[in-house]
Amino acid sequence: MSDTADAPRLDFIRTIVAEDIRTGKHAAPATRFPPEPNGYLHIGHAKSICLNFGIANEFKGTCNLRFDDTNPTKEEQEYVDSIQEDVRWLGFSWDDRLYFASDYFEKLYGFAEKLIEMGKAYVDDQTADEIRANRGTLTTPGTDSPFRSRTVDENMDLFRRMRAGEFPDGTRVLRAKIDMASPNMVMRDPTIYRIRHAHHHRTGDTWCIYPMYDFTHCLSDSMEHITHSICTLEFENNRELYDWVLDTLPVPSRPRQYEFARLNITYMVMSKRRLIQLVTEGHVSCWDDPRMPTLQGLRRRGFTPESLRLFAERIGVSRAANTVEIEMLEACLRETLNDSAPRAFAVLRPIKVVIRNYPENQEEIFECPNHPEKPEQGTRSIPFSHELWIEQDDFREVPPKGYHRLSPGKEVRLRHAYYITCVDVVKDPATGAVTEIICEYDPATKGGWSQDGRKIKGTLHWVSAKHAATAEIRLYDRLFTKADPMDAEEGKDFKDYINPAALETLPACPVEPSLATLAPETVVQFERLGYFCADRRDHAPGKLVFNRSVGLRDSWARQEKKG
RNA sequence: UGGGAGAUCGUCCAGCGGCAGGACUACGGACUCUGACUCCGUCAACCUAGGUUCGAAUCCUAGUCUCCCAGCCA
Repeated sequence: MSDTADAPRLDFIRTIVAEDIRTGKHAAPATRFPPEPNGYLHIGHAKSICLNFGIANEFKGTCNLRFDDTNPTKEEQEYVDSIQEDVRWLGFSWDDRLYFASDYFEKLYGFAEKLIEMGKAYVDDQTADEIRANRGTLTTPGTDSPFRSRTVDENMDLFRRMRAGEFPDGTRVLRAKIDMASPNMVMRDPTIYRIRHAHHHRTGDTWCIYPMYDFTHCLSDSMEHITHSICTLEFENNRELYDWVLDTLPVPSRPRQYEFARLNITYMVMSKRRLIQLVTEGHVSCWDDPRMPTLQGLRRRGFTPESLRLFAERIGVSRAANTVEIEMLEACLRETLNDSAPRAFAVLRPIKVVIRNYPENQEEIFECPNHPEKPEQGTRSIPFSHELWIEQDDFREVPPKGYHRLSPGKEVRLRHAYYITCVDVVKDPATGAVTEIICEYDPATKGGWSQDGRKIKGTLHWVSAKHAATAEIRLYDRLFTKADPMDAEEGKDFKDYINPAALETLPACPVEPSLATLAPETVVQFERLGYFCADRRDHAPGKLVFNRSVGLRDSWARQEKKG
């Protein structure tokens, strides 16, 4: 059957979902993306978003957006706003299924009382240190708390008084009564409620006790009738507790947890803690700095939602620890941008070209296609005149072998314009450096094409000096010089591998005048240079700022490097 | 010296008893008004050792290595 041959390969989670539908276990999958609103989303979250929402879309199910906001001291409204914006930007919709764990606090409290009634939870008066000490170690069992055998009534009374605010922070916790000798540390009477007299970004001061993740997440999943609760591998050990809670309590539905390996990318750091450090210590300007792996940083850099979705699809989903090469990400960006980005001319490092036989007062306009393969993208007008800017790289007084750009006596094409031949150079008498290239153009090659069909190997981009707009162009490179900055040498730390050349600013580059009206956040391809995104933050009337998203592949540069 | 999980080209992902395949990278070549794109091609892997089997990446046994867990974080 040809359609099985063409069917996309399913990752192990999609295979499980498909099987659950096939066997009738579920009519459709219900998933959720459950961020804690304590920071900005990054590309690792994008993998999870694409997985959860992707499964919902592909199998005609649903995916909820749920904020796991059970720790009031870390969470802020600002983050819930930015997270929503980012998920939408990535191209996914939760429709009306926006939930907050904090909306379940009352129900969660009820479940906790139920656990106490069942004799499966107790109030512990030990200090945090004592609890830690009594938990035992990886190889030795823990010892029971002296408060473990309190009566149901006593526990209930104490727990209610915890809620009533009678006790200060840290004096008591509610613990599930499971097994202090369990080989799984998570199961050694986990804390499920702690006292925190803190203001919560949504519930205000209504509560002074807050449920822990392990108690909250599974019950939230159940209440939302989630079928497949997908999380990362570090929660593997927590699954036993997830199941214990749901199997112990009378719950509305029985979700299952599945874990996948989180995303790592070479030359990037993903941990929230490290990203905070980069911002607060001033190594980058802010959370949306184009060097950051945050969705807002990537967006400002010119990454499109489409490119990130493609990336998520390409890297797949497995349970094996992985580090994807950054080249894979860049390839996805180039691939999507090559298709969509309009072309334009800009000169990063200009050198003047004077067309000797082109009248000084003459100018003409070329109508050039915005995209070489997509006539539907229309055209733009590019003015041509006596003096032009070209790229310094595109001229060599002494051309190396294989160089087919401009050099004395050599003819090249100015893209969309004319063939020109270098007839002379002007040098700075002091340094001997070439300051101006004198050329002659062939009027018979108007439009960049010759009737006699003579072969021209070099085609250059250019900008008319008289008509040029000026833009600030920022060249971005990878933030770190080491593929795995976290794997620091003795006595070093990841910040020692920050790439000082990750940002280079070119304050005044000539660009073609059509760019002056470009809308912020659009990405264009500067021909022969790469993809550049009109910055949405620093763009202002009369000011153009471009961030380089990613360069073009450059086989000449590679060849020259090899020698 | 505990428990859980994982090991397939340099990287990521498939293959689930029957020819180890795709993508990225690298390297060739063709094409080209972007040294881009596109197209074609090449290099390149089953952690180890035993066993079962006509046949093992796949099943069994024993190792090795890596990751996760001792928050009143998620």
